[in-house]
Amino acid sequence: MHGYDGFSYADLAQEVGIRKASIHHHFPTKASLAEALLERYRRRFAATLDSIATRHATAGKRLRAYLKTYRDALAGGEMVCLCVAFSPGRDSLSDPVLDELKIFEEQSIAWLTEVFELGRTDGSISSVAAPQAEAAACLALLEGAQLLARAGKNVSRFDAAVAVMKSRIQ
Amino acid sequence: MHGYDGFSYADLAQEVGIRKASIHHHFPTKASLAEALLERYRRRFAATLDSIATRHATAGKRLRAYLKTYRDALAGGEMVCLCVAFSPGRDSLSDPVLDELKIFEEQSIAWLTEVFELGRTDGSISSVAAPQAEAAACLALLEGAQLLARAGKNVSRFDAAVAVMKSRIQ
DNA sequence: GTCTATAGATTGATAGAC
DNA sequence: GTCTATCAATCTATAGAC
Repeated sequence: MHGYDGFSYADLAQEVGIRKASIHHHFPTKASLAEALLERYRRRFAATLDSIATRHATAGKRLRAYLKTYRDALAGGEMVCLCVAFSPGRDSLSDPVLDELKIFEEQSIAWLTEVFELGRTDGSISSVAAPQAEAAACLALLEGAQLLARAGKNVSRFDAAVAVMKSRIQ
Repeated sequence: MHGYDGFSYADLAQEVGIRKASIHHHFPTKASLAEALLERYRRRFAATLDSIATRHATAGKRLRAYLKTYRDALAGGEMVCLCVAFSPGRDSLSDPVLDELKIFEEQSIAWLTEVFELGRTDGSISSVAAPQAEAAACLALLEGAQLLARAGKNVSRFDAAVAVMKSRIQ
């Protein structure tokens, strides 16, 4: 997986099994394709967060499941959060795509803020500072950990970076 | 600043003020250009780390200076650590370039590990877990924070993500 | 909705004059 | 060491047949 500048209609056409022109029929421009991709990704991710909150009662279990989502998405260091993949090539991105990125981040931080607030209450996460600050730090940590794992082609780099956060879960 | 796939000889030529062919004379291939760029960056960064360690005696002050380096490099959300810029386009990178990325990360983690070890001793950083784990987490946090600031075109996102880490410095 | 064919621009890279 | 000129490949995108 490359960034926005790193994939083409030709790549995609070969992967999907149809011609380039057929993809253009569904997504006239590359910007519209990226926007649709990010929107779908964001919606699916929101559904995942909902599911985690439903299945797990304590903040610790929710956070653990959240960490696992990022770790599983790595798939051996090959894949990353679309947010990680697209952010560096930001200057090539259209405004709607940038908006999608922004919404994704805000959604993540809002969800994590609730988790850390709950963690403070139920005591399932140790030494919680300001929940919103913890949320922003947690998102940055995970995206950075994916970046490290990907550059080093090694999932263990992700685990190393996340270990401290994990150890705070009771 | 784009990633590896996001800049061309043409872009560079216009910025530097000479023709594409002249750049090819100095750097025959794009891979050799990227390698030279990353190597210079890594060496300069190593010098910066040395300088920080020389100028500041306590771990807290060293960590604070380290955070400031990443924040200053953002320059309003426009620039990022080359490691952040290049990692997503990893599949386009040559082995020597990947090696440079790896060395950079190891260098950073080694330096940060010493800082957190010192912080445990001199008490200038609060609640230090295993120093190597703290180091990996700190590097991931900063790279992720740069990513967030860049996607949102807003340095305040970097500050928000780093706030908790900063508050641990006495 | 998918295809062939093609347009116009840009990519990394090379040849050879000065 | 820089230049003009050019290469083949690839890029996003479009036109039009089926």
